[in-house]
Amino acid sequence: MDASETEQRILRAALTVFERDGFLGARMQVIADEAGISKAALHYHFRNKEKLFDRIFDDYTARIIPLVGSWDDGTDDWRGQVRRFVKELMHLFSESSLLFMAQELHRDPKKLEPRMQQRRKAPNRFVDWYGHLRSKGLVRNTDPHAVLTAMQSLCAYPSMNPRMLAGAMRMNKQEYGRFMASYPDHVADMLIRIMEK
Amino acid sequence: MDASETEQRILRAALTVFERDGFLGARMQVIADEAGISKAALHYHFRNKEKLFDRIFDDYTARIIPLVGSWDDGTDDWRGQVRRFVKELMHLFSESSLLFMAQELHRDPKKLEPRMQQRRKAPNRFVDWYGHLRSKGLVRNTDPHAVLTAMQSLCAYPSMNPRMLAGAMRMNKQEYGRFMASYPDHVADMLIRIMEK
DNA sequence: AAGCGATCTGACCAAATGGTCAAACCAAAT
DNA sequence: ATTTGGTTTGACCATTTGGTCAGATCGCTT
Repeated sequence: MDASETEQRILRAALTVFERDGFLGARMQVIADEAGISKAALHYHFRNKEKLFDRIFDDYTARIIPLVGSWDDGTDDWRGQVRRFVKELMHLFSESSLLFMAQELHRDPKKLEPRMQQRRKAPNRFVDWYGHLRSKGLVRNTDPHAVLTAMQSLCAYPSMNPRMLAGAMRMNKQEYGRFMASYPDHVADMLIRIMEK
Repeated sequence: MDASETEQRILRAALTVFERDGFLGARMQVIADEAGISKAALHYHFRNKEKLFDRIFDDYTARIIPLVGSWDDGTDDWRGQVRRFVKELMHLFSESSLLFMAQELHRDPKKLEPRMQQRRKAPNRFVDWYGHLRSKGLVRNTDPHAVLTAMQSLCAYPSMNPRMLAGAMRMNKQEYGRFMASYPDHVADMLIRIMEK
């Protein structure tokens, strides 16, 4: 079998299992089964569990990073940008939520924070962008960090904790799915209300 | 040693460890160490890991349930109620976040959903409350489920994923702590903006 | 077809894990 | 002082786990 194809199957399987069981709970045998190969073959491609997890972690962040930096100062249509951003981010989260990353970041911060701190020095695109809009008098004069936090919360949480949310709203899985289909529009509207003067 | 005191120490220790490592990752020996007793004594008080986890889970939900139902139709001061609710809920989450519950609900929905479905039949207090306000013309005419989802997201997420959030905002732990001290007020303000006409 | 390097596998191992148990400990009642 | 009941412990066990290894298999070149 082609090596890179096998790797892809492993990565898909590993994402599923890490997402469900976390790093400590994930079993190499389960990942191997899910990928349809032997445990030994799994260790051939990824020397150990940690290396495999790191790869999953990096691949995932690599998908998010370009998105969270995509704020354009060149246009005054900030509402359009908010709508686009929310739509894309929530689509990403609907495929694979942040849950396992949050869990692992909480369990072993030291291992993963170096990976995040590379970016510590770079400026935060959203904060700069908001400052720009504010200086042009387009948006409300408030702390952009609060807006950023709200944006991430609104986009990330529903996919991180769908069961509790569905339970709180007395929805079954189907009803919740239907609700979530229209929810990104709500989120964008709410964020616009939060930002506008 | 008093039995009930030992139990309390176990429960405190178990919450810490389950929160950090999840159900699968938690080690009975670690919980015993954290509680300052032997592993055998731990098993004497809680027959097995599942029974212990269930107790933690139930104790935690028992603290949340009364809060999320505390919406009072008797007054027109809905802004005050939002402020109080956000403050209390975020204080609870700052002590112990929803992360491990979300993780476990995701990993093994069948085990825990019966526990939640007891309440499936009861009406959702917030939705009713919002309908009341709407009929009195006090709040905006929008889907209360979206408002409820936003409220839970805004309150729960920052305590569930503080590291990533702090990283995104280029804050260290101290700066993030200071930010989070004032953030509940921001959340209340934003929710009020979302709800008002 | 013969050789070769990459890929895969079953069998295996040392360490860790949840859980058990007989024996020890301890405070209160007799 | 002795008994009694609840509580605690170290030693122990069966099973599971991440990881290794020698050899099999596959695909490609010569």
